Amino acid sequence: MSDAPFKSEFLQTLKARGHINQITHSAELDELAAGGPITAYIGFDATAASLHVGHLFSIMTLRRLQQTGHKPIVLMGGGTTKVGDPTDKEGQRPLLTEEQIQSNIDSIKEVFSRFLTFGDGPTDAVMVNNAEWLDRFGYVQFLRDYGVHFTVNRMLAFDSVKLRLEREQPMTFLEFNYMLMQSVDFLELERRYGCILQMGGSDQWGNIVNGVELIRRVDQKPAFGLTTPLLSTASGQKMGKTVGGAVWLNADMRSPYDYWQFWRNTEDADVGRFLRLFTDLPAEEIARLETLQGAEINEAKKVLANEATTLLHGADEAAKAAAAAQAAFEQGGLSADLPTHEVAAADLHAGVALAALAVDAGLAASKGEARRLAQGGGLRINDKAESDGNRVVTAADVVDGVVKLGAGKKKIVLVKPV
RNA sequence: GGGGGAAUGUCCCGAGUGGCAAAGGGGGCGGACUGUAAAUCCGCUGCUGUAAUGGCUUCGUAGGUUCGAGUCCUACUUCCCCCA
Repeated sequence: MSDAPFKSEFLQTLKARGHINQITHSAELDELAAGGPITAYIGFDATAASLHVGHLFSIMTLRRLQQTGHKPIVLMGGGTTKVGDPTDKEGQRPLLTEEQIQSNIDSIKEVFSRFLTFGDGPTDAVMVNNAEWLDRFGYVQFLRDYGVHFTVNRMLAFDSVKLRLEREQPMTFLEFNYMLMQSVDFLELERRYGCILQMGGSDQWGNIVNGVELIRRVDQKPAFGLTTPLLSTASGQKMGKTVGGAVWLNADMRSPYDYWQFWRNTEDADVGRFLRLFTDLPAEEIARLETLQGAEINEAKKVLANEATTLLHGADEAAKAAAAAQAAFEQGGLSADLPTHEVAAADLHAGVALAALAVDAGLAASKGEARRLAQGGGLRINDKAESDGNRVVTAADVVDGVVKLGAGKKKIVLVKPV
């Protein structure tokens, strides 16, 4: 990659916003992108019912692509998921059934329409499932058509394979084939849609390069790869790993309120970078926010939370989440938009043990944990710390129609008798 | 085909002599300090129950020896290494 400034708006934008790690044949790609719309894709495997914040980086990259006048393809890995990407994993993952994969794909789809415009126009996004072609290959046909273009010597040299071997962790033949399948995907998309660029995380470099080479070799056509940097927080944590595990994008798996909180809790050192990556705010505005110091940087975090939540869940949800947060954290008050947990009014009249209620409301995984939490001073009823997990919560604790339960400083649930 | 080794708290790594839910670390959670930040310090980290002694379930799977098994024996499963 040369240091010369890019000509195409697409690459300029990606570079300025911090999306680029490596590019193959960057000058040539730049030339093409400057000359007119190009088509590019990113693949998403359907290993879970929702994508998470880690995927957001890729989604935003496609968004920038479309914003700068090009055509994005979202490739759903209906076929590849059946095999499992060995990249950077320590061991083989359990294989998913076809039904699981399909149901995952169905539930993932929705999210993309928030970030991309789909349709039939020249720069409208399209979604394709690689099961369409991968499922159809016969074994021998696949080997003859594509197997000839890959040498094992070369495959063994790729990091994804090499690491496994070095760590003495087994890699099945099944997984070993993943790389070929991904390469064939690229070739197929090139033939069907004239797709010339595959993008992905830096861990996908090996897989991507293979596809690039396959196209150049088999079809003698230009093809390119671009990877995004590995995303981690300033303190070295993997991005998107928090309290309950992954930060899911689907609203039913992580509420807009929690999503807003996730961004609000960004580390100071990450705010500028995340604003560039995960919002559409103009560079000048971000530069201004970045100059904020000390406690003022919280304002920048709110902007980040608002923008990011608006992109995913819409402005209304973002505003509600912001209002709820303001009420809870800045005014110590209540807001109907805080997470709410309903209990039967009769139960509350009879009295419920605090520990049990906390578990019920999702603040602790077990009564023992809730009790320990209380003992450590982390459980609050109506903002008053309660160290006894066996303390009985009754109707007398209801204030303004709810009992406000808090675990730690950041988790609040309104328990509402119904 | 032969020989040797490994599997531990279901988040990960990892110690473990026949006799305490099992050292330690990471991670996570909570507290203090702050700004809903980072760093630091302190506490917690199988389930259940208690004022407390407890009860139950955990060391690859299934059996066995034993008053008692993560630890010993047998078979099985998976993986690694060496020889062929």
